[in-house]
Amino acid sequence: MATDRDSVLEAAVGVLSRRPTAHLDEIARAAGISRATLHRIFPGREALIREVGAHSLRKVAGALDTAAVEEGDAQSALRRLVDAVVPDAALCAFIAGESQLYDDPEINELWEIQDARVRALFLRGQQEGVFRIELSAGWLSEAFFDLVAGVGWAVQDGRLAPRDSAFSLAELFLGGALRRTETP
Amino acid sequence: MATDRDSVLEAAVGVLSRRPTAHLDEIARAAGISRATLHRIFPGREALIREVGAHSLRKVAGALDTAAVEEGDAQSALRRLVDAVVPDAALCAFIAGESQLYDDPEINELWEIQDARVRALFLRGQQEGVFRIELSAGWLSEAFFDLVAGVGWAVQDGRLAPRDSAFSLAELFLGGALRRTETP
DNA sequence: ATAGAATGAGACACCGGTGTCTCATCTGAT
DNA sequence: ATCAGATGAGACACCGGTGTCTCATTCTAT
Repeated sequence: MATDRDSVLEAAVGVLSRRPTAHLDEIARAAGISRATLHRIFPGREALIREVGAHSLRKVAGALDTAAVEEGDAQSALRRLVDAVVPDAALCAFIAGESQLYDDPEINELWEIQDARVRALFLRGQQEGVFRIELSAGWLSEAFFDLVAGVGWAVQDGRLAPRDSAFSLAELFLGGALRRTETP
Repeated sequence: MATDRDSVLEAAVGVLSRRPTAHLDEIARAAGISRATLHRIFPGREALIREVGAHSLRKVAGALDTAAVEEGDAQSALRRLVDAVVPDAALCAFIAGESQLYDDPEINELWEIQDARVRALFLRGQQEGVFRIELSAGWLSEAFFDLVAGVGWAVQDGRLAPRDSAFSLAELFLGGALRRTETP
């Protein structure tokens, strides 16, 4: 049974990433607690959503830390980031699908920080000659998160095996869909 | 002023792709009509959402037809598909973000048909030796639509210039983020 | 075993959105 | 000019979700 905040938040992400309009009853049931207890932990729906967003962003920030994206060559850093972020792909799916969060300044700032770190990674990679310069760092960052969210949804719905997710994400994003006769 | 069904549907997509929980007032205002007229055209919110989904899927099907994805070599077919679908990227963003649509069997079937066509394209490309076989056709299809939706959001929010959208999408998806010393 | 705290189940009022109605106004055709 | 049809604005009841409360039950520490 999940009684502490973080466990409830994890359960809430699982439900909300699929259906952002899920009722509090459903979220409470998913967390294994009653609606009354859910209300005791979080003052209301708005607060819950906000905390779920903040919690998700903290975990994304943790993944960026774990991957040490600021260190080493850019390609290896991105591969580390993929491995670190894929287990929390559902969180990214939630953040991506939740536009109303962007009204909250605190959430917005947290997101901006993480996005800037990823953009910086791509910019560094472009300067190192690792990443293509025809595609803007902003677009690379956005597309990367789109694919991470896509992986989250696909795994949740059983369309992609968790075992394959990191490989599929990294290979498609880095190498593209086209087959190459020789690797650079 | 938008009085016919399709104009209203287009306006509704513009609002709903950003905020799926937008009120009918907002949708009506975006379409330039009153809430009363909106109700005269569509019996209710549920019917409106369903029609918006069907309308979006019809346009995606039209894009697949326009691109003639079943003809020619797979890479050219995909590039044609990108050009055809990018103008309606917002529609894909709406479909991607709307999970509750999947309860409707008619919508589900329509979607399944289009997804199957795209999967067949990737399968054909893999058999032709154009697309990589390490990535499943199902994942390629899913990732492609994820990126199309991402383009739709990015363009809507002004983070990506419409002029660059087709190029950015096709190049990243086909070629990946890595810079190559030689093209195949 | 017992007291205190925490939880679950249910009841209930409140609120915002929706669906429906009426009526005034506007448009277009004759 | 006149009439029929369509539209907009507003009012209003209904409904589902939310927020709050109470009370019985369960868990936990002493």
